[in-house]
Amino acid sequence: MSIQLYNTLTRKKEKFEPIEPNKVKMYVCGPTVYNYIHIGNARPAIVFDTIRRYLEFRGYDVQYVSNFTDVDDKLIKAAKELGEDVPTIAERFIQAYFEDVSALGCKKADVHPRVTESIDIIIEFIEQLIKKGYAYEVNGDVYYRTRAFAEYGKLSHQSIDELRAGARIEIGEKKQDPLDFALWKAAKEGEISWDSPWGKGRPGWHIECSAMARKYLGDTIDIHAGGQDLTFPHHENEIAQSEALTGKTFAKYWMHNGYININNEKMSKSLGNFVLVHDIIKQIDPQVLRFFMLSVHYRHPINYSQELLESTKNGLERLKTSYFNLKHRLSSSTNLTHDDEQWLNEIQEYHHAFIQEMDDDFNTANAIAVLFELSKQANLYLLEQNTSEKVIKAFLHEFEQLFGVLGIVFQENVLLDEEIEALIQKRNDARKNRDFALADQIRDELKAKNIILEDTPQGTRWKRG
RNA sequence: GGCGGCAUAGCCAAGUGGUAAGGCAGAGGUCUGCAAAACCUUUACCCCCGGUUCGAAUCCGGGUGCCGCCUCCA
Repeated sequence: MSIQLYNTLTRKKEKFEPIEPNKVKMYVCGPTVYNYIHIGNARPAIVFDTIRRYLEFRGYDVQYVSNFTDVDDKLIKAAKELGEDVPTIAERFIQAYFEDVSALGCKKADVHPRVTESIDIIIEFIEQLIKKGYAYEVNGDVYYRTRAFAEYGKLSHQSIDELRAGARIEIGEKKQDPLDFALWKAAKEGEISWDSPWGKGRPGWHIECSAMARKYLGDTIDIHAGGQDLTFPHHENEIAQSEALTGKTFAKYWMHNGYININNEKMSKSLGNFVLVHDIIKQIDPQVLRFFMLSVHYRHPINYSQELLESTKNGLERLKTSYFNLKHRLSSSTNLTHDDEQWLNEIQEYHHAFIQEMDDDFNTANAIAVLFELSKQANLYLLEQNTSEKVIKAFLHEFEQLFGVLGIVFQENVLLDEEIEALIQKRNDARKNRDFALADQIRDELKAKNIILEDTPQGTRWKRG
C-alpha cells in the first residue's frame, strides 16, 4: 500500500516516492502579511498541515517550510495608508498569522523564512541568473527572460504563445517581452529598499520562494504546494527561476488546493468579500472551521456559509460526544473479555480504512466518513451492559490518533467543578425521592449556565454546551 | 481566444465500469420519570440527448448551466 497524490505537473495521481527514503521536503507558499488572513488563506494552511501530519503518521520525517512575504507592493501601500513602516505592519500580521493558524490547529513549520531576512541569497540567485543569460537589467530593474527557459508553461500546461496572447502589455514597460517578469524592482523615492548590484531596490515576488526553498530544502524538493491560483504565474515562474539556475528538477510533486467561495463567488482580498479568520473564530469554534475545510476534498471548491458551518458543527459535536461517552465509561468498565477480540478487530478495520482513504490523494472527506462509522461502532459498544476497559481504551486510542492526524483535538472538560458536582448530587437525591420538580429545576438551572446533563445507566455526566 | 474544473437526495459531500459511502436537516420508533445522548427504520429516475458495453453516476460524442486560471490573489 502506498500513498497516491495528484501532481499538477502531470495532471495525474502518482505514487508518492520521496527523493530520500522516509524523508519529505515540503514547501508551502505562505501569506503576504499586510492584513489578517481570511479563510481562503486558512485553507492551504489547514490542508497542507493535515497532509504533513498524515505523512508523519505514515512514518515520514517531514521537513516543512513555509514563508512570509514581508515586503511587496501591497505592504508598501498598506504602510503608506496606515502611516507606519513596512516592518512594523509585517511583524504585526506575522504574529496574528501564528495566532490564527494555531487556533485552527496548524503546527508551526520547521522554518518560516521571511523575504527581508533572505535578501542576500535572493541577490545572489539573481546574479547567477543574469550570468547564465536568463535575466537582464534595465534601469535598476531586473527581469527574467522567459523565452530563454524552454519548458516555460509546463506546470500550467500552456504554450508560451498562448500565454503571450493573454499577457498584459503596459505602457512604458521596460520588459523585452510581455511574459518577462521582475526579479528585482528598483526602489521609488522613499520606499523600503536594499542595496544591490543594480542599485537600491527590493525583490520581485516570485524569486523569494525559489531562493528560500533552495536554501532550506535544497535544489530539489519533494512537495511544493499552495493555492490553485498560484499555479500561474507564481509557481510557473518559480520553476523557471530554479531550474534555469540549477538545471535540476525544482519540485517533484506540485499540489494545489481549491478555492473557497462565498455565494459561489471566489473570495479574495481584491473582491472585498472575504471573511477574516481573526473575526470568525470569535464566533465559532476554530476546530469546526478546520473540520469544515477537511470535509471536502482539498482540490475541490468549498462554498462557505454560516448554515454549512452550523451543520458541520453538529456533526463534529456527535463525534465529540461519542468520544466523551467513551471516556465516561472507562471507570465503570471491567476486565471482561468474552468478545473483546471481535471489537478490537473491528477497530483495526476502521484504522485501515482510514489509511486507505488518506492514501488516495488525502481524501479527508472519506476519511471523515470512516471516523463517523468508527464513532457509530463505539456508540453501539456503549450500548452493551458490560464493557471492557481494553476495548474502551482501544476506541479512545483510535479516536485520539486518527482525529489527531486531522488536527482535531477533543478538549477535556474543565476540571470537575465542585459546585456542579454538588448540584448534580442534589438532583440525583431528588430523583431518588421522586421529587422530579426539584430535579428538573436543578437541571434547568445548570442548563442556564450552559451545563448539559445526561443521565446514563452508569450515572449522570455533564458537559458544557 | 487558450487551459482547466464542476453539475449526485431538502442541504453538504464521497464515489472513475457491476447496479448509489458518510454527515446535517426532517419523519416515525426504542430507551428515559421527563429529557439528553444513543440505537433502529425512512427519503436519489446520479443536468439533458445520443453512443460504446452483458453492464455506466462512472468511458466516448454532442448539448445546457455554473465556476476558475490566463492580471495582484490561497
